[in-house]
Amino acid sequence: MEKAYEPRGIENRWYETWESRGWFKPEGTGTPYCILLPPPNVTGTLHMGHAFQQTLMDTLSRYHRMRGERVLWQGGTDHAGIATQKIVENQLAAAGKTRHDLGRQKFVERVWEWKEESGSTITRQMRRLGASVDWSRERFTMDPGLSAAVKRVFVQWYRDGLLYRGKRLVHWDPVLQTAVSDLEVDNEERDGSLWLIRYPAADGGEGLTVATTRPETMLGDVAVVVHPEDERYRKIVGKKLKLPLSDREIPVIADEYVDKEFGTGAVKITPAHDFNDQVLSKRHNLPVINIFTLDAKVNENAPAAYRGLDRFAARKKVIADLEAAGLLVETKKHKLMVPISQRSNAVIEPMLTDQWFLDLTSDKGRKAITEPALDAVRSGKIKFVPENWNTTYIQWLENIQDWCVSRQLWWGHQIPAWFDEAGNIFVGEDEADALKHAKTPPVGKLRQDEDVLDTWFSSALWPFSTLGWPGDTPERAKEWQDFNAFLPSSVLITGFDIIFFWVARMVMATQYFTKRVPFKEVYINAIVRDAEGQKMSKSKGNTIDPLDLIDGIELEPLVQKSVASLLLPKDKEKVEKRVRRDYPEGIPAVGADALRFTFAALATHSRTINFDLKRCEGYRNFCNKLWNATRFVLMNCEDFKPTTVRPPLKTPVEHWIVSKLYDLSDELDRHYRDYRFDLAAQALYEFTWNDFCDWFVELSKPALNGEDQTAADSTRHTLLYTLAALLRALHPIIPFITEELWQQVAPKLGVKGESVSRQTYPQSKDLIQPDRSRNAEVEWLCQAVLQIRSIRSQMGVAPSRAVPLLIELPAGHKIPLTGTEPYLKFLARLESIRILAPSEQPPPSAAAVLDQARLLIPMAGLIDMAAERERLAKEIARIEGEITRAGAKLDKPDFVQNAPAAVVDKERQRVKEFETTLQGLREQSTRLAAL
RNA sequence: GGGCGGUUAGCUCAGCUGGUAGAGCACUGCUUUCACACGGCAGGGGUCACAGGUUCAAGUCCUGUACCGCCCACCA
Repeated sequence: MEKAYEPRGIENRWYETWESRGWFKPEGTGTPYCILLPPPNVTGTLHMGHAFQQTLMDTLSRYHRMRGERVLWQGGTDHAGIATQKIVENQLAAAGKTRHDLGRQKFVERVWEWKEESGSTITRQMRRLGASVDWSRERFTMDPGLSAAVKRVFVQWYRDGLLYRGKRLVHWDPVLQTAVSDLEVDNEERDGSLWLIRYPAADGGEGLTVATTRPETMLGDVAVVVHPEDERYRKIVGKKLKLPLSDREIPVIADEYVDKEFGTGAVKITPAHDFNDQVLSKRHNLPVINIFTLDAKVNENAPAAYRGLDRFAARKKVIADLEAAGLLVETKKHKLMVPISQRSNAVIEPMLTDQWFLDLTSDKGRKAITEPALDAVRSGKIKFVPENWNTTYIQWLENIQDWCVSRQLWWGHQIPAWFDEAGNIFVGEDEADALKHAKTPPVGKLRQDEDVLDTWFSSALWPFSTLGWPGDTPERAKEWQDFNAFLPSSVLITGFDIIFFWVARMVMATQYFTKRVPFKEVYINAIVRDAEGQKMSKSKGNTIDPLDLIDGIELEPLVQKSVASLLLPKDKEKVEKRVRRDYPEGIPAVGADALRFTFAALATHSRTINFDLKRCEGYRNFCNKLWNATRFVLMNCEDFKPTTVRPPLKTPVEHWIVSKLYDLSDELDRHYRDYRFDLAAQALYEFTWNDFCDWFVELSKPALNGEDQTAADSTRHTLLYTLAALLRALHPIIPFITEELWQQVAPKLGVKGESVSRQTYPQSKDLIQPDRSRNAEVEWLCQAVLQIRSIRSQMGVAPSRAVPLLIELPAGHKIPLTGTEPYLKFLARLESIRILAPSEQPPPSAAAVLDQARLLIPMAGLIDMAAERERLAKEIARIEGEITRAGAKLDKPDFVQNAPAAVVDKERQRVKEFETTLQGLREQSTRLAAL
């Protein structure tokens, strides 16, 4: 074995073995366990969020597989409508073309080409991470099977009266020229103005003044509304105003919607371009005047002077014209929230367009879809982890709007609806099916709806469409055989940002079509931030490519890479500076295992985790520690051939480590059940480093090198046994290194098997049942070692220098460990150990008190008397403090009366032990003082 | 405006059903003794944001305050 752990060499070879032998496929007859991979964008690349999330999923998959369950980790990719279409459009733009130059068919072909070209990038990266997805069942949301499911669902919902087409105000992205859902809009605070504009009365009177942040929309105004109890406007309600710049008259109406205190208390109403105004216009039966084209230019409904102007140019002209007309009363600075399209950063324009909606708000829609989705969580059929996400989910559903599912894109599932020349709608899985269900024959030729479905429409079906639903074609029937086993899936691991986009919609669709919940638990993982808690973003230069952590990268290539992926050239300098500051040496190759262990260790139930390279390096060191511990064990077992897997356990130390292992396995079970990856990782870390390496390996050395061959062999045996179990316990988190090491350890122990991944996970029922009767002896030994080391260190005794130890015991007492000498001598670096005869006077010594025993290191030129006095005094003061505190507690009658007897006893016991120690220390102090 | 988090050692975080604070990193000293210097040993460092309350006992439960953060909805 190499002296140092080198991840590069070992990681590549194992993944291929695992995958090619089909070990990621569901196997056996155990309890089904299923995890759905949130399908990443097909053309995407792996980022830290993916890597984190997938590490947790993989850890769970491997853990449950090793427990003998029938595990399916269902993987695949999403066609990601807008995102993917945009990438290809950008490619075209670089060649000076638009998608319209190609035409729909050619363009979609082009997107498919890009999908084929780049679609395997992320799945390849997932393999580097070790993700044990069953790739033989990989799905893509535009696969024939999944597309068939999409059609089936659309048609069914339509025929059940839940999908409708309507001309409604939607969030319109004028750049991408598509509707987007309310979830795809961010509100951004921007500096703007509040313009106060006078609308004269139609009869020539003064009229009134309205306040608006969007003066250009006045071209589409249909009324001005004031509060019914607003004294200022009482007289003018019901009268007409002359709408400036347009040759129209509009009424003044009253509605309680208006806030009297804001602005002028008079609001202009533009129902075609404002959600609130639309509600009002409906309430008051006002007309609707759309004044914008789909690319947000003023259309022919507006006065000729403004036609063709972009909405922002129109704003300028409107303001200028108002000013010229003397109607602009005032311009105030005003902060306002501007709706921004997440996809294009364009300002969203509310626009009246024909779209498809899923009914979630009528009595029918509520009953059929929304209420069951609420009930699934309220009743506990679906549990969020951490559970406070229940509230988020429930509140969103309680205030949900109908879902606009149509998008004016080319890439995606084209809507299975046809229009005849009279505008009648025919819905079906294909044209023939649509006609078959038609109530009236079509007028003229049929034309399929050009729009596609929101990406999340197909994602919503993921839990059952990937399992072959509806299973009514030969291929699908074959896929569907696992439907019963794997739906509902066991757990969904995903980010909070897609609870609404995806989680809720999966619950809706899955329950509607399968009468089952899609998953039993939803673990909401934290968001990965940088070490300083900043959100990772390319323009800040604080992103890390998980692959760069696995493989390492030099500074210069890292700088190049960070700068190359920037969208805005102006960020270049800033990003370069930051990268050079954060990674002056580049990024060291820590390997996939260390990265995974880091993610597991960071996975607390908090909302964000800060990824720190330092921490990652720490876990790389941990892997190295494990590597070298294994080297030690193997080096010491070269000629050892056990005949059984289980060791005979000859020494107390062996019993001790086996009992620690047993406890560890229980603890791990609990942590995995609770999704406490951090605590599982910590327990494993502590066992490996502290219990196994620092104590057991060290304590094994005297036995291995001792005379007693039985004890030596037993120790070898226990080293192998414990290590093999530890490797199994670690495997779900760090699969590569554990596989590499297990391959060498298992044969030594006589364990058969091709892979650690196919061994059982250490569970207490399968482990050696611990005999704890002698653990106290080992604890005593460890305490003695610690005490002596502390004296040595504080007294400045050179580590290389062996010192004698004298043990002073009250008459009739013994050291609570048989055959202690070799251990103590080795671990505390002692030259000799002697127990003083009952009446023997010890020489001047530095001392520690351990139970009844006094551990004495004779001074004789080694130790400075003054320093020892000081050390003793400090220790005495500390223990006196403890006794005072505990004593005060015990003196309170309330405590003794009210606290449980066990707590009181424990406190008394503590005081007793402190007093024994204190007495010993004081005596020792007196002795020194007398010298 | 509604909702949800957070505030514990210099930094990042654990601390389960209340019993008197822990880890990693960083820091200090010693140490290249034959698994590992990606190491070993020893150490320093916290009135657990603040104020009340419940209790024999409160980082731990309750109420309130302050600050930080996130989500949703928003006044034209």
